[in-house]
Amino acid sequence: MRYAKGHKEETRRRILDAAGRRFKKDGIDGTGITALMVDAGLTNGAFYAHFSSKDDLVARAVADQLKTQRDGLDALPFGRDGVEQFVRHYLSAEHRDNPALGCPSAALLDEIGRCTDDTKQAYTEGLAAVMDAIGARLSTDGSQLSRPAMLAVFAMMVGAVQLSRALADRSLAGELLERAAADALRLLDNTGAEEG
Amino acid sequence: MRYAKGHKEETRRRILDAAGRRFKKDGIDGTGITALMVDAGLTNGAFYAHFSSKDDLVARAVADQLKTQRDGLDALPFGRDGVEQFVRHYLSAEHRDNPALGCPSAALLDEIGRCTDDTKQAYTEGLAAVMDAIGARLSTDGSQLSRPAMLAVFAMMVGAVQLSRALADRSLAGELLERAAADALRLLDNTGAEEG
DNA sequence: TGTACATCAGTGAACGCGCGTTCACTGATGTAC
DNA sequence: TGTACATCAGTGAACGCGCGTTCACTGATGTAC
Repeated sequence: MRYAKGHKEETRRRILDAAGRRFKKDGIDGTGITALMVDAGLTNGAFYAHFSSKDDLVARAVADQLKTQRDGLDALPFGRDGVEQFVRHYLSAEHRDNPALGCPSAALLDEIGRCTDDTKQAYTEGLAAVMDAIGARLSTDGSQLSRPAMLAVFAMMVGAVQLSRALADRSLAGELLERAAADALRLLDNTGAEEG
Repeated sequence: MRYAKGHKEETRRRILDAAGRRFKKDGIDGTGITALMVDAGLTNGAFYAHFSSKDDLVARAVADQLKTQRDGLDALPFGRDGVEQFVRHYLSAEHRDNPALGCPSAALLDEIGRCTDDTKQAYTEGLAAVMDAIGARLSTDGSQLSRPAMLAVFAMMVGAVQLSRALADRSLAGELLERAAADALRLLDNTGAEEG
């Protein structure tokens, strides 16, 4: 073989990484195959040896982004403190200002709602794993939130980051992030006690 | 003149309406000028007599959509009941299933974050008017929320509708909407008393 | 009253460009005999 | 050991298509004289 064993898998990985970054920065519709392949250090033609279509890539990239987000949660301590750390970083100015490196939901959620069923399915499964990892951290402190309850808090976080990126008023955007962090933590604390 | 007085203004209105619907249904990047002009009953060439570019249209359409949303609030009674009515309709299955007729933030927020400064400015001003109209309804019942506090609640509503559209699991999506409505109302009620 | 010209919203073909996708080809390596 | 052939990741030009935008033109009306 011309290439080392595992070479093709590494290339696929580079394409997925490049796609994740580009999609989150420029949107799915705003990203072309050629640009993304150049990012990955290849030419456009190689794309179809790795994915059957752009739609196929979108579904895989969404799944991959959520897996990366889920795996990142492993670094957090268990208990409420770990979750608070996640919430505060999520609702930070750094996250707002670096969509390419941030949460795929914050960058792409309304576009995902317009994607193929395969992509929505990948999103649903990937997000469930993220929610489970957060839920596991909360439960060691006695909190136990239903999945819809956790999704509602996550919805606030996603919406707040999107809003903070869309608002031309930077200081209002900053105040919103602070306020959303406080409200999110309040919902996580109160809800667990009341309704599990 | 070949056309009645006000004819051009009516045409512009039809283009703005068609753009609003198309953008919310297919996304901004996903909508072409030709398709949108056909919706408005015209041919592509007429577009540039009304708007200087697609970017120009985007900014005007975003402003127009938010103005429509704001004006719709006039139909609501003043007081907490009016706001609850708004929240429950916003977080309904109908709204989830009809993006073309729904809230521009829910349909387009992450895309707006990637638009020109003119569009972000139009969004910021338009949303402020919507928040003011809701705030006015709350304040007649003694609640008084800061703008960031209202935006945080609105962020949850926007995020919840986006999530409900992206989730392949319809029943989970429905539970999320219910839960988000309960949490939104709770935040509106509690927050007013505590921190105004 | 009749003719010549100005106005202007809208038409529809065309512009160059980038899109997603296809395909004949390259060239380094492994295998067969 | 040497030669012929198979493999296959990646190249890069080309496909048809729709994009945003431009522009010469149409044709109904209003105005000037």
